[in-house]
Amino acid sequence: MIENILNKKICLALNDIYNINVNPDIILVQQTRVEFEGDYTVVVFPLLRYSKKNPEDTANDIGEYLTKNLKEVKSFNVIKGFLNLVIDDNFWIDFFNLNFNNDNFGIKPQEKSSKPVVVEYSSPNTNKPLHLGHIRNNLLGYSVAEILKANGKNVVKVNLVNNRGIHICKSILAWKKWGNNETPESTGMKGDHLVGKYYVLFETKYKEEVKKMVSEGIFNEEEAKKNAPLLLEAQEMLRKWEAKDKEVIDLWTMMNDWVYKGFDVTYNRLGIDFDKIYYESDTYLLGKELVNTGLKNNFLFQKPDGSVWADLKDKGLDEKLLLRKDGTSVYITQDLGTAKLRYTEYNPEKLIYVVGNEQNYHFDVLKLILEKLGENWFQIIHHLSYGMVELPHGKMKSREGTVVDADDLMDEMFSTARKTTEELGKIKDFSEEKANELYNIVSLGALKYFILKVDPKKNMMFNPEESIDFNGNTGPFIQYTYARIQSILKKAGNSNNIPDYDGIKINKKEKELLKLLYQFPEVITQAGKDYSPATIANYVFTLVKNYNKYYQEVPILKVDDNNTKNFRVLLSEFIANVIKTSMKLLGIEVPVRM
RNA sequence: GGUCCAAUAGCUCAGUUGGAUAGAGCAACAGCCUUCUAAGCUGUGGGUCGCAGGUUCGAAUCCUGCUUGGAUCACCA
Repeated sequence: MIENILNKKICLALNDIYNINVNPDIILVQQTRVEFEGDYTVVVFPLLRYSKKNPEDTANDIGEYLTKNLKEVKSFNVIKGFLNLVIDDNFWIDFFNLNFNNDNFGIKPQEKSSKPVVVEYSSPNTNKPLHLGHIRNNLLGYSVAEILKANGKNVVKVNLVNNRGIHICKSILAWKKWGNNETPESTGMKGDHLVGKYYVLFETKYKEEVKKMVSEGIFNEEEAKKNAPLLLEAQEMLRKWEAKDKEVIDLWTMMNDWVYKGFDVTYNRLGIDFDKIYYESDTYLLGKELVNTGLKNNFLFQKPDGSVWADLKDKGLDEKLLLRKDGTSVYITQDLGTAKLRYTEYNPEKLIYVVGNEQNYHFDVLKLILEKLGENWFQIIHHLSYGMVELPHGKMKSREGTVVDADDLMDEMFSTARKTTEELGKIKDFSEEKANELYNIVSLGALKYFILKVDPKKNMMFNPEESIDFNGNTGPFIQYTYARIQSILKKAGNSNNIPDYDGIKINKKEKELLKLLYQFPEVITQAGKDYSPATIANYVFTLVKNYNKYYQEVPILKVDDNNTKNFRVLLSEFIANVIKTSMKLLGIEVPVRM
């Protein structure tokens, strides 16, 4: 990178001019702000204590040294304590020449024999359909996996489906009681929605029961909640499930299959996938052994009732239950087991969990317990903690029906895409099939970009009353720019010769574009370090915004000079390529026409 | 109550390890299609970067306190 070259040369300059050695870290080289002349800026304030001169003189000293000793630096200017360096156009043209043709520009080659990075995401419960919160999780997980791949990592995408437990029994019980043998086929409902319907029904009936019990005056609310017959029945069903009771297992298998099929449809439509799917029914017993060994080694302790605990008070946390007095395991016990399983299964470089920030405490505890158990690899665990999707009235709550359903949302986006496209009337020659494909690409582009452009760590707002925009800083805007370029390329034909670079003069806007393109590999690196699709999204938006200005103001095909025309066409193609790559990292497709 | 996170334009969000006059989009208003796709471009207005201190050449960014909002502190997952 040119920044590094400048940094090193400035070190040499300081040595030559002032006869001092400085830590390269204190030399700050950054992009020059657009309102000033220059490409890179050196902030000289930190260097004054070494130069023992005022900012202007110090900057001039270094500027002169660099123009003399570095062919890339053409000239410089000094404003206040800022040394603005102008890079020779040939540097940008060389960069263009070397990379415009590279379809994989910015993508690092896969590291050979590198340990895999395991990314867990999605991890749904099979008692209700996916909602907007899951969409954020899924999109983040998928995109982060793509970004890590682009950084040369060997990525394994896994999903741990939570298919057992009391909440699943609730759906099953409600269906058994009031379902009249409804099936996805008989009702035409998607399986996950059908099962979700019975989960909601259970909650409704359960609440009625509790209310009734309280009004009868025998129980207070808390007791009623624990003793409602429906709940007891569900708990009994869970015990039967654990005892492998055939009737329960059969029901469970059937209803889970409905849900899996429903999820597959949603996943497919969202364009996400997994290399491996774990089921909690297979993993929920893991971890017991780990805990028992820990107990034997006195890393853990047992209470008089026989329950097993980890004491985390020395870490500033509390005690944490790991095995109930009856020896059954809890959620975290299972997670300890699956973490260990993955560690031995993959020998990974990192274990990444895409899980909401509501579970921050859980992951802190998880790591501390693993450490306590002597599992020193615990440090490879990274909780990719993302913020909640909030609605104007607050958080989404399944039980209160304030969720934005994933399938519904995609349907709505699809209709909006169709409506907008029809109004614009640009694809009247498309077959219905091709048109639908486009609506799909555009609607998903809008949805995905809307979610991924926000910093994963932050909570985000979604207002169901306002449809997701198609103008401005949006997926369709970026897709549109790509399509525009494709149109230009089509009109330009295949006859573009490689331009004669000696004859090329790049204008200011072209230089800005080349500088942005130059940054792309670094952007991918940064996005990988931060696990942040938003970094990519913001970058590609800036690139596209700049290109649209260029497109508006600079003729590309309508220039007489063939050399200039070829250069502009190829520059456009280069940009389209980077748009496509960026969007791919976000899991978004780009259309040739729209 | 303890712990953690957040607070930037009317709304939704950017803002790299502290650097120049804090940026986009939406919404509002005013312009630009006989010219490469107007899902676009140009312009105008819009800010006590939650509040108060501190650190220093320099703070939206780091530290302390406070206010507000959220999460969490289950023998739920």
